[in-house]
Amino acid sequence: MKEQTPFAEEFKERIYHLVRMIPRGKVATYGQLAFLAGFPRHARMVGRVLKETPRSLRLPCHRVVNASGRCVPGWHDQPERLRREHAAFRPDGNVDLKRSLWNTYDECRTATPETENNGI
DNA sequence: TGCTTGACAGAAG
DNA sequence: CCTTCTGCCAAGC
Repeated sequence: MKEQTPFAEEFKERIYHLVRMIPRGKVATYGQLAFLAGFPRHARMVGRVLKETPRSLRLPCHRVVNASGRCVPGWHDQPERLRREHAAFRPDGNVDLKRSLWNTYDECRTATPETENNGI
């Protein structure tokens, strides 16, 4: 059992909680999660936490990509999982953040007819 | 105690 | 689109 600093303990729990909230077919960025967790400058720590997340927790961590929409280098199952839940991809293989980024802003307000026109 | 490492972000060229 | 650079900061050595 590895000792955890108070920071790591608190930060981890917050990140786990947030990742569990990402809707199917949507993705969040490391910086976004860091911001929502209350540590806007800890984007890199988010990556560290997720990398060491036990599979047993069954977190949908495949829904976390970098600010460019790029998936984790080497984790070839991630893009497949995202496609399976209908996340939008761009020709270059990155997630289309314009359409699939988890929007934590609009979710806090009543639907606006203005933005009802689906893309494309 | 200090230097190196990242599943990062963002700007610049 | 890519590369390079700076800023970031806990963890590891």
